[in-house]
Formats: sequence, C-alpha cells, structure tokens
Amino acid sequence: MSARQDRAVAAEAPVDEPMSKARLRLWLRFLKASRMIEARLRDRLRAEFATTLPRFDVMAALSRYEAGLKMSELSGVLRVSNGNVTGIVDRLAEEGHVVRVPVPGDRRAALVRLTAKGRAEFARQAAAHEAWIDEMLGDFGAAEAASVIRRLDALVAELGAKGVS
Amino acid sequence: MSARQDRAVAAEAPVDEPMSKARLRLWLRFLKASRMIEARLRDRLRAEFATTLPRFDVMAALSRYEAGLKMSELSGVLRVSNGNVTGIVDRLAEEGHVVRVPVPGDRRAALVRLTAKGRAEFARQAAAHEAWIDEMLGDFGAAEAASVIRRLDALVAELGAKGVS
DNA sequence: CAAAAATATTTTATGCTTGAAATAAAATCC
DNA sequence: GGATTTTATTTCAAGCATAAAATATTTTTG
Repeated sequence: MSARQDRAVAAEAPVDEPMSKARLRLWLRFLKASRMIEARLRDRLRAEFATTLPRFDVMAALSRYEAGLKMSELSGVLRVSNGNVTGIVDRLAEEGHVVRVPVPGDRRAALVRLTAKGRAEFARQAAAHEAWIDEMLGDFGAAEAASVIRRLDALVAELGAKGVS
Repeated sequence: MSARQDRAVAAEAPVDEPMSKARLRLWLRFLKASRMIEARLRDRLRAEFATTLPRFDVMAALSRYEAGLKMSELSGVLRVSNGNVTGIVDRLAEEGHVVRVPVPGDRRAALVRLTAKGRAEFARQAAAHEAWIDEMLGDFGAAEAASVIRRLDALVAELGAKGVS
C-alpha cells in the first residue's frame, strides 16, 4: 500500500518520517483531547451553573486562600494578565460571589475574598466538576493515572526549564 | 480548578483518596502542560510572524484543501462557530493571505482559499511551528510518542462516544 | 524632604469565542 | 408557481484574554 495519507485521520507513521513529525502528531492529539474536555466543562458549567470556566478558576483559587488574595496575587496564581482578572472579579462581585476588601495600610491594593454565598456556590460547582472529570477520564485506573501524572510533571518541569512559563 | 490552578508542587496521592481525586489531578496536569505549550506557540507566532494561533489554524486547514473550503466546512473542520470563522477570515483576507471566491451556482456560499502569498507564508510558519513543538516535546522518543498517541486516540474516541464533540 | 522609581490596579484597544438573531439564497412541497 | 423550510453566512451582544498606557499610591534615594 503506497497510499499517502496525510489527512487529519489517524495514519500510521511513515517509516522514514522525521521525529519532529511524530512529535507534531503527538501535540495535535494532545491538544484535541484537551480541547474536547475543556469544551465539555464549559458547556456544563454554563448549562448547570450559569457560569464560565474563568469564573470557576477564580473561585477555585480563592477557595484555597481563606484570607483572600490581592488582585496581583490572583493573576499570578492563575497566570493571566492583571487586566483580565479585573473584569472577572467585577462580574463575580456583581453576582455576590466575591468581595473586594481594602488592605489596611495600602490604599492601592484590595483583597478579593469569597463571600459565604460564593463559598457555598463553589462547593456545589467543584463537586460537579470533579464528577464530570471522573466520568470523562473513567478509563484511567489508579496506576495509569499516577504514571501519566508523573510523566506530565516531568514535561511541565522540562518546559519550565526551557523558558516556557 | 480546571485552568490555571497551579498548586505548584506535586503532592503524593493520599492513600485512601477516592479515584475521582486522582483523575482530577491528572486533568489539572494535563491542562497545565497543554496551556504552557499553547502559550509558547502563541508568543512565538506573535513575535516571529505577527500572527495568532487561530489564524494559523485556519491557514493550516486551508493548506490541506487546495480547492478551498466553504465557510461552513471551515468551521466544521476547526470545530468552532460560524461567526468566529467570519472574523478570522476577514482579517486573513485583509492581510492578503486568503481570498473568498464565489461558488458558481450558489450565491449564498463562498470558497475560502489560500493565496500564493498565504501559501508561502504558511509554509514558513508551519516549519517554525514544527520545530518549536519538536523542541518542547524533545523528551519524547519515537516509541513513547507512538504509545501516547495511541492512548490519546483511545481517549478521544471514548470522549466522542460519551457525547463530547 | 522632594524627585524619582517601583508597585497595585484599572482602562483601553484589539482580537478570539460563543450562541442567538438576522439576511439571503436555495430547495422542497402543496 | 408561490409559500415554506432549509442551508450558508453574517451580525450582534457578551465575555474572556492580552499588551500597553494611564492612575494612584507607596517606597526609595539623592
């Protein structure tokens, strides 16, 4: 079979293909899986909780810091731009899920904290989120999950060392 | 926690932890790696080619279809909304990288095709893109890449079967 | 202390993304 | 053949994301 099939559909790797092509295919699969999962999370958050992944992410970060986070700390933890967080926190504040409280002694800064309502709402969302992931990744058993996590940790470390922040 | 949550340091799994927590950790690592790679691709496309990942994706799709694609086919291939593609194609057309050509016999539709300029530009971008991926995933050898690709294909199939499109 | 530098945050301009509504042009059906 | 439905695409409103500029407030420093 000399058919050259370079379509999007899975093909066997040509025997003499350069390694870079194999890695490119690996990346494309990786990205595809990641986007599928993310898309479903977005859909469900919207359908079941009328919220979004970015808002969920902000609440997740705040839920780990009882004392609250400054805007700049929040954008640091989430690794997104400052201006970005401003808008998301604005919306969460309108919904009553977070509050901005002044930092005594520094009138520039503000702490963002979950409200009681926000904390309760996030608990519900997080439980659902975990169940969705559990369903989607149900094929991964304990041993495989652990080994993939190790492999991904190594990759992330490697990427970090190569200057990808 | 999907996104950007980075509980920076890897924690050992508690012995009695429910499986869902292990899968959640797996997802968080997966997402983190994916976002790091994507962020670097975006940065480099911007710095070296003054373009974006969405534009690159559109050109990549068109480069596989010499004859061109209708707008709806394009959004189907890329799995994004119709309205989304309209704007990206508008910008690529302004840059002279693509053209909309009328479909004879159907005045509603238009074929989008790479121009000669667009084809040449994409060739340069694609070569650089492949090299960036090759560098970032350099730790993956042929055997490991192949096995991970198989695993991801299985995951994607499973997700598809579960209704994640 | 006053000028300069650094820090914390918001604003602005631009682009990506979606779902839903609007337009327009076939295709189908009575 | 004219009304209805379907198909192809764009427009719209809202939200997310970034980099760069603007504000405001501390901190440093000469």
